[in-house]
Amino acid sequence: MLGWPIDDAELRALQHQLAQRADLARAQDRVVVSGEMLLGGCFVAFARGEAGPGHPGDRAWAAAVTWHPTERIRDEGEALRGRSHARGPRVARDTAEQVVVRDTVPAPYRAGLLAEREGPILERAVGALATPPDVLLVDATGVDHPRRAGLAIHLGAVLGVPTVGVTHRVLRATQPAQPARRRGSSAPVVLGDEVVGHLVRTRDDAKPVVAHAGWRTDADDAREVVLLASTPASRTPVPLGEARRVAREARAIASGEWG
DNA sequence: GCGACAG
DNA sequence: ATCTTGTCGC
Repeated sequence: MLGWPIDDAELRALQHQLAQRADLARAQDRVVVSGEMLLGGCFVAFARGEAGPGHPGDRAWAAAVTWHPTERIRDEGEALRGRSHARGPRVARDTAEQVVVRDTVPAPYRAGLLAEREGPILERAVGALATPPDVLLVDATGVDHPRRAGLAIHLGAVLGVPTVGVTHRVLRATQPAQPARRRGSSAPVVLGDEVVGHLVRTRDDAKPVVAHAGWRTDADDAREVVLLASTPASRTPVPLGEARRVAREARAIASGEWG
């Protein structure tokens, strides 16, 4: 019953169920946010030239990375870097692990149905990690969705991994107020009568990002995780930015733009 | 009827 | 998401 329906009606029905399960999981198994946790990020890069909503069969590269906000991984990290990615995408110094998968996607993009396009390949990418993250950042909404179950919630439920959604703008929520100009400031994102996320200033004077409640996380957790995952130098949460870079480098290598 | 609409 | 030149700022 969990999975990635190709049929619109089936996905919509599943999303209604996921919304209920997510409420329960949020009430009973909320993640404990701390600076010690392993953070993950994932991203899908599509073949160049496939602009617009795309089509079934589009080629895509999905990357997943894990990253630790505080400790600098030394021995194991160095060994992992030197071993497995000699000619693949570059591995950033503080990255714990990174993987890439390549596949075609089954559907075009449509607002509210992003799971059809990106769900399966993202599950594969994150599933390829030897050690799953304590919290996974996803480029998608969570409760801010027509059926209160955006891809961040869906992916977390399928993987059994807590998630937080990160987007550039809201989907169905009321347009939030502008947070103060300093890193750490935020403004609530409201859908109906509930707070489903926060607009978060991750860098002084930079455009804020939207942090969405996801699987086993609420709006406040999302805000905290996004601040943990970003630095004064990176507006975009590091695991997401790294996953994006890795996926795009893999695409460049496969396309012969590398050498 | 018209506009909005994650990636 | 991807397509793309120039341009503003530290």
